[in-house]
Amino acid sequence: MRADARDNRARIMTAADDVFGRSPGASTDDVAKLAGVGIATVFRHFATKTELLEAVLTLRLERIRDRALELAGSDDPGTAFFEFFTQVVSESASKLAIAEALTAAGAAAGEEAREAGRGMREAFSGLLAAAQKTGAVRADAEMPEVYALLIGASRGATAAKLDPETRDRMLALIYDGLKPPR
Amino acid sequence: MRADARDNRARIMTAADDVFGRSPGASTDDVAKLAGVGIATVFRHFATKTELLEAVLTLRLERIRDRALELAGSDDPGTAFFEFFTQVVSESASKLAIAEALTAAGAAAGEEAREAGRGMREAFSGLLAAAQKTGAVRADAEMPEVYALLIGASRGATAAKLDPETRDRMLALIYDGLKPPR
DNA sequence: GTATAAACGGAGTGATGACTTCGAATATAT
DNA sequence: ATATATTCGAAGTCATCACTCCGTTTATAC
Repeated sequence: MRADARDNRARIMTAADDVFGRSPGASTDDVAKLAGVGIATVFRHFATKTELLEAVLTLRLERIRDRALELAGSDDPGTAFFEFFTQVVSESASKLAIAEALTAAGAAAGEEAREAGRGMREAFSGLLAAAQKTGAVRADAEMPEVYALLIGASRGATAAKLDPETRDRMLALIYDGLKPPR
Repeated sequence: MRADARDNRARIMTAADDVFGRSPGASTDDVAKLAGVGIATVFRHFATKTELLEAVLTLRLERIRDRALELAGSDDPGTAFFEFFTQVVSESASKLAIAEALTAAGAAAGEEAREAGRGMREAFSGLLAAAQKTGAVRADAEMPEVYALLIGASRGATAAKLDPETRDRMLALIYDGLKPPR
């Protein structure tokens, strides 16, 4: 691959991340304009709009997974778990917009993005298990409902455009429910 | 207004509620077909697609508010509060699809729908206050974050397509956080 | 420096969907 | 029963957007 091509590919992904993160309904033209390339260049690198969206979403998911893996090394698993939870919720807005764009623009996520999602959930599951082992999180909470809480808090914060204080108060309520009964 | 016109208007609203509740991206044609009328009839009753969506959303919100007002008469405010919360979350899927369609199809909700939303929140706020007075819900939880939880749980349940058991387990966690600290 | 293969941009193309037009149909008042 | 005002539906119009074509430009191998 020629150097300029690789360069453009990277610029397109960055632009797409930005544009779709802001408004899921954005057109491919918008992405091309922000990236400073022609629209044909976008389609040369990503055969369909869906493919582009998937690439962007996959990257996001991998970044989150990496963050979880990083925190998994912590010697305070309780704090690590809650910190990760909080971080994912705070950064959810743009991520969700992209996922939404994907579902809107035809069918569910493809294999690549699904695999990335699996990896992310696995890493999160590890954080949860560790936090439960130290007693920071109640032992009878299982992954499906805890994950549902993570998704719910993220979507809720995004949808309601919560200011940070309200968001933190909401998270505090959730965390109280996640802690072991006293 | 002629009888057949009023009839058609009602059929169109029912059809729209159904169609948009299922898939936010649906076209006006789809609504017309399900309603069994021509597309022009739809546009005669609702000048724009947005207007139609608003009418449907408003109706939904009013129904929810009525449910809350009904429960406000209960002599067990704690149960009433949690029952309402659970019910809203269970029925969220289609409601959210409509709200989503509205934001997708241009701009935020209009005055009518906003007013309906206000009424709904007010009724919910009443349920919360009553439940707090009897000690069923912790007193230091305030409306904004509790409402955020309601939205979040709804969106989370919808987005993750939770099966009923997982949804109930998630709600149980949330309710534990909402109950007074023991 | 030049040849050439690869990448580029912008002007199409076709499909979709919101909205309009207008002649046909139908409810109600007389 | 008939007049007429109102409502109806099907076939348009127009804009938007994903995607393609092709002549031009540019990076790199020699």
